[in-house]
Amino acid sequence: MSPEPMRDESAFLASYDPRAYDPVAVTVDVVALTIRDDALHVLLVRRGGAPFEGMWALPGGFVHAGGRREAEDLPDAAVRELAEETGLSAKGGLLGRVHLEQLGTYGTPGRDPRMRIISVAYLAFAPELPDPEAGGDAADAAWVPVGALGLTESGDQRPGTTRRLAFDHARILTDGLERARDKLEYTPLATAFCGGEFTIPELRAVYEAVWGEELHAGNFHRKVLSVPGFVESTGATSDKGGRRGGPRPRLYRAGDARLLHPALLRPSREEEIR
Amino acid sequence: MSPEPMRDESAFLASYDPRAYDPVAVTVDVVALTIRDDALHVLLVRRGGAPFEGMWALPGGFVHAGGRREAEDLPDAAVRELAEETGLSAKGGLLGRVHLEQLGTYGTPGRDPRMRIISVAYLAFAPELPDPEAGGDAADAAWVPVGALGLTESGDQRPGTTRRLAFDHARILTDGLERARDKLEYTPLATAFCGGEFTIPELRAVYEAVWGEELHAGNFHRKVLSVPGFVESTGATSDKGGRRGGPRPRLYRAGDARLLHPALLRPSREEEIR
DNA sequence: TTATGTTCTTCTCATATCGAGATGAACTCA
DNA sequence: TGAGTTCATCTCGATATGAGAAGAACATAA
Repeated sequence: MSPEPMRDESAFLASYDPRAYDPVAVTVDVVALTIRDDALHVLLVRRGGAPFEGMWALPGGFVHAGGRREAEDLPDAAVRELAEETGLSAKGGLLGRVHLEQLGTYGTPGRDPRMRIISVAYLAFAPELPDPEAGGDAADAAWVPVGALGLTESGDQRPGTTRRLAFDHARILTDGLERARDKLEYTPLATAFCGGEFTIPELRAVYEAVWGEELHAGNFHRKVLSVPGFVESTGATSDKGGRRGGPRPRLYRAGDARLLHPALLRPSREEEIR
Repeated sequence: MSPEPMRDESAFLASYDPRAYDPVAVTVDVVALTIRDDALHVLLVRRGGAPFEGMWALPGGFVHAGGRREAEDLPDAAVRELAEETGLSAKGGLLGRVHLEQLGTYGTPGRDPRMRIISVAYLAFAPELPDPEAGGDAADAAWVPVGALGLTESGDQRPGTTRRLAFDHARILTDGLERARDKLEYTPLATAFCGGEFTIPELRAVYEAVWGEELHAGNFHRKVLSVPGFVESTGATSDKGGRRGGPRPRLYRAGDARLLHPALLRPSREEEIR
């Protein structure tokens, strides 16, 4: 096909006999985040086999590439692994309302001791879900508070942290958390952490959990209502007041905006600028 | 290793005999952008072989995964392909000042008619570079104005466009352009399109080319100088005035900011919000 | 029941930022 | 030399933000 067929041997071989080319496998890993007890949690599974047996890892696995089974798209593989390893979809379409987006691809040689593995990471925002049930390769599965993982800015875990993460999953999770913090600023994705109806204080709790800092309640309230399409009123009022008193807050649902304009900038951003 | 070894056959096999698993290949594709004649250009190569022979494509190729040759990291593969197919690095480290970041991964079954191929796309911002020279698999290579490709918002090319793009490269390019437009808002990456020293009007030309709309010169000037760390003055002045008159503008270089605060929001964003 | 403290929601006010326009000086080109 | 263009700065009204205050509604404990 090419005028000089042997000029680029690798491409030539790959075109005709894929098995003769460098062996490589593709996996998906999912950073699934939710809010529990006003704290940000990530879904982790405990590995039942080598390598890194007994350590915790992001749910994930090999993509069905199309050899002996049907070829599946990358997002489908992410949802399937989430379901298989945690049993979260069997319980009546619980994964239907989760927001899923691609986070990035990690392929540094040596990141998996078995072979060259390219992992496509996905980021999921979920409202509060029940506890997962281990399945597939997982010996255990649980929602874990991200604060208990001792993550540093450089993508490592602080020494002494009990729950160690396998592979480069500390880096992937760190990148996912940074993405989540950014997206809350200029998209209405915080509503993906809430149910169908929510109150402004609940929405504020999401921002405070993800950003890890308290917000000015009055200004937050004004801001959310002033951004067009962020939330729309249901007209109803919550049937209970706050957990420690206060009037019954009003109920809202997600609006039709895809971008927040103007954005909801987080206060302590000065340090990250340089 | 696992208590019931045959429970997940795919993972089991992949651990021990990669060749027995679904055949899949990993490639990198690069969306390299630059400004020429006040217009945004993308680096394209014309395919010398099947499939899509004669059509234009993003520079890219297979990742050296580590079989018979040394395993390479994904960003290294992107730089290598950029060099091989366009000859841009041979000319004295021309690619040294290029900003490179991962754009996304494209792996929908059927996107390559030969086999299952997962492509990791990279986005590159480059100052004005010389014309490329075709090499490797490429029959030709050129900087092409993105306006001449007839891209639609949905990632297709308008009927009647002469330069057709191979594979799903129209979608990848569309995603790259959207990322570039976004990044110009809140990062100082526009300076990556300029040389070491530049003037405020030159920087404004970059924004106008990428965003495709004219900006208010006075407000842009005030804004750039008011954002801490965006640019720093060299003290010098350009030796020539504007192309059509006007005083000699002052010279600046990129500052040390990694984020623009406050951001430089583009004017016509209202339409994209919903 | 009453008292106390918490929370929701809406204000106010000073400050910061933004869009649009105007101005004068410096420069190119005819 | 004159006309037109551009750089750089300024003004002004409109809009957004941060910090604080206040009243009403509610939970909890005495």
